[in-house]
Amino acid sequence: MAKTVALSRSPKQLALLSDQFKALGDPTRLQLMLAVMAEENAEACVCDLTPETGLAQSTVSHHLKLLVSAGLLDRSQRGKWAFYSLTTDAKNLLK
Amino acid sequence: MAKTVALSRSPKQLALLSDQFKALGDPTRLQLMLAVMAEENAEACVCDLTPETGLAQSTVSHHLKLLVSAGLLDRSQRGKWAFYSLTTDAKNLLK
DNA sequence: CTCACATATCGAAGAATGTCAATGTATGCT
DNA sequence: AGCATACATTGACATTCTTCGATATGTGAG
Repeated sequence: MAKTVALSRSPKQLALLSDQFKALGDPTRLQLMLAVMAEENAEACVCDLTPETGLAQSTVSHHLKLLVSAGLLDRSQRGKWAFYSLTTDAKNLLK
Repeated sequence: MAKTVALSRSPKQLALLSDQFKALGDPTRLQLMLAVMAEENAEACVCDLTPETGLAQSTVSHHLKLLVSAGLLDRSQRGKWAFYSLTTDAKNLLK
């Protein structure tokens, strides 16, 4: 059930959905999501993602943080590296 | 086939997809989309949509134009009224 | 033709966003 | 301890976006 994500709209869910769309609405961030999706283990670190975008590392970090707070990426630190992976919300929106 | 809208990414399709997400990323526009979706005949005119948002008519008109150019709404004029309805792209993204 | 109504366009003001360089923080190696 | 690496945070700047009021365009009625 609940095929329509959009029609079951509590005020808060609507705001969350809107934020998720907004997060995906920037070309750089969409590119980041696709890059993560394309990784072998479905996760990527900043050092892999930064060259792919051609932007400054701080910019990439900023976008990743935004994607996490939108509920589209999970972050897990292992050693010096931070690995980002798609949430189930993200998988639903991008399939 | 072609389950993943996102992974089949020509440079232009990526930009289009990004634009569509951006269009849905504004709370007002998402509200407009849902309002159209909720209409009896799956279409609505500006006069119906404007009160729903509480915003100025010119603002609603502006957002609707943006949604059309993002490929999310179709516009058809009948008499004095302009009716907006969801495109197939929109139905896919909001299901 | 004139008038009223529905919608679109324009111009402006304020807010939000994307980007960078510089700096801060944490982790692991030697 | 000291240093290099990986990432995050801050502050600043330019650009884009949302919104409005005012005005323009188009359509049908009388």
